Amino acid sequence: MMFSKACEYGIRAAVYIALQSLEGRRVSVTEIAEEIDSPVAFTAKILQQLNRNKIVHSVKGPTGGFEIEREDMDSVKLNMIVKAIDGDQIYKGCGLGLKECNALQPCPLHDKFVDIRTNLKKMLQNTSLYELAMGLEVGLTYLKR
Amino acid sequence: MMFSKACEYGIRAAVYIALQSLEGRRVSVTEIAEEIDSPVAFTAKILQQLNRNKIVHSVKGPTGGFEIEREDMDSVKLNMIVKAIDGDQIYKGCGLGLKECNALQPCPLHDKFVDIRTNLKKMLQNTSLYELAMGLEVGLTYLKR
DNA sequence: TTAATAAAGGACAATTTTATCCGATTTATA
DNA sequence: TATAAATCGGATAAAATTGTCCTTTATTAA
Ligand code: FES
Ligand code: FES
Repeated sequence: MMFSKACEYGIRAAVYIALQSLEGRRVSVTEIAEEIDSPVAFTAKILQQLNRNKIVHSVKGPTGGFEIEREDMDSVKLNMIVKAIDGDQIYKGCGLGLKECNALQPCPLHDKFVDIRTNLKKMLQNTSLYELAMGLEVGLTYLKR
Repeated sequence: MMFSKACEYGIRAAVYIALQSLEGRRVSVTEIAEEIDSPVAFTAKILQQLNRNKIVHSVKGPTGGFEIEREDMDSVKLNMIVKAIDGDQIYKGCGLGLKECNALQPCPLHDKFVDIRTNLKKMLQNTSLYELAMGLEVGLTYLKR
């Protein structure tokens, strides 16, 4: 609804990698896809994007896999992942589909829409991977059902 | 981003029809598509859905077209249009793509996501077509650029 | 009653998003 | 050094969304 499927997988994958990195484990795409219940090859593509954007770190070869440095778990916020995968339509897009959102020639929904989008933006900017991984670790939240 | 293209066209079309109905004018798909800058045939399909859902009223034949009764402009809220076109994923969907949003087995983003979605929901439930049409009439807002 | 006008609806086409497959590359270890 | 394990990256396929075309149906007005 709000994010593309690719973006949803990307966030779930990043949170899972963060959680495992906290335990000092590097994880493979196969394991990630298994644990977040996503298509393996598609997930691999998304992880490539996240790697290029320095959101996760990948290591090739045996004992390789994906990991996230402890300090990156704090500095990487959700908005970076969304931006890396879905681009900045979430920032620039008009709620009613006009070419771009523009306060000088606003669509009828502009004011109310901007209001909500601002909240969403703030939430994404303030939510770190670490924060999300913690809920998982404590067993309060789930990445699949 | 938030709504499908079909939904965006649907809302724009409904607002335009409302505005014209206020002037006592019935409008054709051709005119609507022209005025909201949307593909004609696709817009026609969407208007059929809105008609079936009693959100707009259609009349066939010469002098026919689409219209919205004055009282419906007040009672029809945006959430009805969104529901008619995009279904209720906006209500039931999980932000991270789990089968459904479920507070008993929440995804890591659940609390923050529900918060924002609730605001969106309220906004859609409280916004009437009349309200949106007024901004247009006064010349403060635009349906195309 | 006929001609013209407008929406309804079905079939089809194009585009975008989601998903798969497979060979190339990197790297640890036996 | 050979082998195997893992990501990378390109090509392709499937599915969903967006968009078009054309025939049918209803209705008005001459
Ligand atoms: S112009 Fe439509 S949301 Fe800003
Ligand atoms: S479970 Fe994910 S948003 Fe509620």
